[in-house]
Amino acid sequence: MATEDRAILIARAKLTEYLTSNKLRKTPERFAILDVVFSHNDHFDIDTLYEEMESRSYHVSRSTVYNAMELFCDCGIVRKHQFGTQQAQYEKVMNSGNHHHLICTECGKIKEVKDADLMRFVSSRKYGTFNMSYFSLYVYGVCSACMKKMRKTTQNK
Amino acid sequence: MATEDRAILIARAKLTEYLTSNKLRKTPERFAILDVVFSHNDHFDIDTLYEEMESRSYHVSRSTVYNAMELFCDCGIVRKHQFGTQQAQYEKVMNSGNHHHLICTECGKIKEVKDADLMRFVSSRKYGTFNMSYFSLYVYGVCSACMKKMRKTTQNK
DNA sequence: TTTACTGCAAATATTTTGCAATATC
DNA sequence: GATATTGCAAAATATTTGCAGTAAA
Repeated sequence: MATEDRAILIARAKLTEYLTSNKLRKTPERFAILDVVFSHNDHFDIDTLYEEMESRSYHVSRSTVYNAMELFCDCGIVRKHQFGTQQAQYEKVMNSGNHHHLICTECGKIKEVKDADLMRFVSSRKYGTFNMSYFSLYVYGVCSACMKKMRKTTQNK
Repeated sequence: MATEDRAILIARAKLTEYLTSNKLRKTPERFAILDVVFSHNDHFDIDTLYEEMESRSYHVSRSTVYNAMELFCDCGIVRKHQFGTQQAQYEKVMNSGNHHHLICTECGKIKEVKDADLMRFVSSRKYGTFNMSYFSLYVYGVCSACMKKMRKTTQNK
């Protein structure tokens, strides 16, 4: 079985478990939204998700999408980011568990990088009585494409 | 001279330098807002800043505050964070340069911690051709106060 | 049968934008 | 004098909320 197929099965099980143990309801909307979430391998926002549901002719309201995403965050299936744009970005935890974000301050593009050493280093840190569960590292700087452009601009002055 | 006094002087110089070299204007509003920014040792949002200006009887429009904060971010005096709440949070770079954020997923409280080793570790990382300038580490988990509450709740069941 | 959930519309919150008046350079 | 900046109001954007109807348990 492919890794992606397995991932969505695990996610569905996790959601079911969470809903049951919290006496919440297993609505078809929640599982339909979860499927669309798992069709993404990178970041996405609420509106993209909403549009994708529409294009699949599975109508849900925006409120329901917001509701579902909060739920998914609560049960650890999804992680929420606010990089700097106004709207929140989400991603499956599957990915976010082992990568970090490079954010170009010139063009705003976000690239994911894996860094197992850093992962291990940060995970082993202890901050007093704080009970760490996960972390997000945002690295800001200038991507190579923008560096090139900046060099050109400087030359032309 | 106290460290705080020195900090604002450096910031003013930095701003002046930036404005001059980019042919922008040294308006009194910008320097007045900068002063209020430096009266904070922790995070603050646009509206807090705006209200503080009002209470000092120095009226500026919200647009001007937004404008100034973007400017301060551009010249590296201030750093912008979007922790999860809707409104952006800002802080002087003076502080953010050497601390990280512990965010409690239960009560939302944010605590700052210094970790020089981690600082050094991350700074030394190389990510391909990406030109790192700074980074933000957000550590999510449960603070000790919330851990206590959770234990109590479990017991009472 | 109970009540959590959905969908819709309206409300709220935050930030951005257009533009005339003003002030810096 | 040229034009960047300000202030104000309006617009745009993103998210939350209230509530009646629906459906999961």
